[in-house]
Amino acid sequence: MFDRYNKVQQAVLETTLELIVDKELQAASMSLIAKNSGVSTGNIYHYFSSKEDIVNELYKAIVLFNGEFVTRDLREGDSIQTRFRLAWKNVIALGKKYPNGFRFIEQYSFSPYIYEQSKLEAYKGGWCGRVAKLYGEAIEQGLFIGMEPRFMVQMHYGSIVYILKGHAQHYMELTEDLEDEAILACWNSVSKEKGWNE
Amino acid sequence: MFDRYNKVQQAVLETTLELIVDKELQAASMSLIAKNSGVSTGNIYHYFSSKEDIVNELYKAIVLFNGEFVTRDLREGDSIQTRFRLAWKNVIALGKKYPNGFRFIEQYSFSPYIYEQSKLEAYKGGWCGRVAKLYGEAIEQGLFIGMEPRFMVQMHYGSIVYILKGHAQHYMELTEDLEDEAILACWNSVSKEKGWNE
DNA sequence: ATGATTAGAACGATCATTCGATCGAAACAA
DNA sequence: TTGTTTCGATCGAATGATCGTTCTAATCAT
Repeated sequence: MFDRYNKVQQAVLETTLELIVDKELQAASMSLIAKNSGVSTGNIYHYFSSKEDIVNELYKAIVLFNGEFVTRDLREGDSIQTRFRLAWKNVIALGKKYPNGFRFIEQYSFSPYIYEQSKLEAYKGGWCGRVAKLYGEAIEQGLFIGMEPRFMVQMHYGSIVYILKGHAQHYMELTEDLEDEAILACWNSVSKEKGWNE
Repeated sequence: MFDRYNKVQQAVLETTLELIVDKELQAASMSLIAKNSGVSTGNIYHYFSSKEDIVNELYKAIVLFNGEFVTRDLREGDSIQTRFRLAWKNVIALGKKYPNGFRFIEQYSFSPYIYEQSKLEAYKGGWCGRVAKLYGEAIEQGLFIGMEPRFMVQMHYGSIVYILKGHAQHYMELTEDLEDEAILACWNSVSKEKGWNE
């Protein structure tokens, strides 16, 4: 997940992510990060300029990773429906496979702790824009109703995030069938005709 | 919002909410809460046993308030569609009118800082269960597809939360027309027939 | 031997919490 | 009425712990 960093940085970032996600930001103290990562506090400051710097680096790295993960197998040649299903399947797979990174972005994408510049970099590398473009195509082809693509993506992302949250909190099971149903529901919410009719 | 508390407690709760929402939990230090609320630290501990206690009281109070707000005007006699629209309209109105309380619940409903007992009390007084029952009726009447009501509510709540988030961050406008479109999209995502056909 | 890397003690600041001292209004005594 | 007692409400300084960060010395690789 943090391939582009050296081993010390990786250890620090992984530890910080773990601490923040299953405690709180405040619980991720430098001394705890140092102890759990096996890197001394002094050395941490050799690779990061501050605690804020660690958290922001974490943010950028995860957004980049997530963006790559979600859109990695979207081919221009495939139909809109195929790409639609694949994209949201990937979002769900991401949330299940990398719950810590997912929850972190979930929690901190609106936080003042993250610099505006980090968010800007995130926006460029993120996947929302690319998926919104797909929605635009769907409107052009008369598959979707005339709603702002960004708005639809936001709605659908919210749906997926919340069923993932429910899953993570063990409020509800999340089988493959349910995933498919959820994605179909998203499609139907903005499609002109109901169902997958290809 | 905190009617059932005395004046000192109200001042503390309001100040804490404000600090947590527009900074972070860590930024809401006792000394800051004391300064901004006009209540001395010593006196705060006369009414609350700890900082955790304040935050948990805050959580319970807001959940109760939100539950009341969302379901206040749902009448058994009204049609399913009417109640459906009204409920989600209320959720949106809540998010717009009380953004701090809304964001607080959003951020901390999955946090380990909130005791399990607080979450349990919240669950009983919350509105999700009541709306899920409405969905159950819709299934019985053949209006909705046979999907777990809690699952549908979770999805739709996610949609609404995210367009509210987008609105709050000024990523997107949120006009009354758009609200109606979003609610209709939620309906269509799980309905057997498209559109409001009453 | 030199320069980068690592360690952990030390620093001042700030944290949540405690504590002893006042304040103020009611209760009672004269 | 007036003076005294009482007790919860309120305050803010003090406490020890812990915070993020810095510093100096030791270690490592070359």
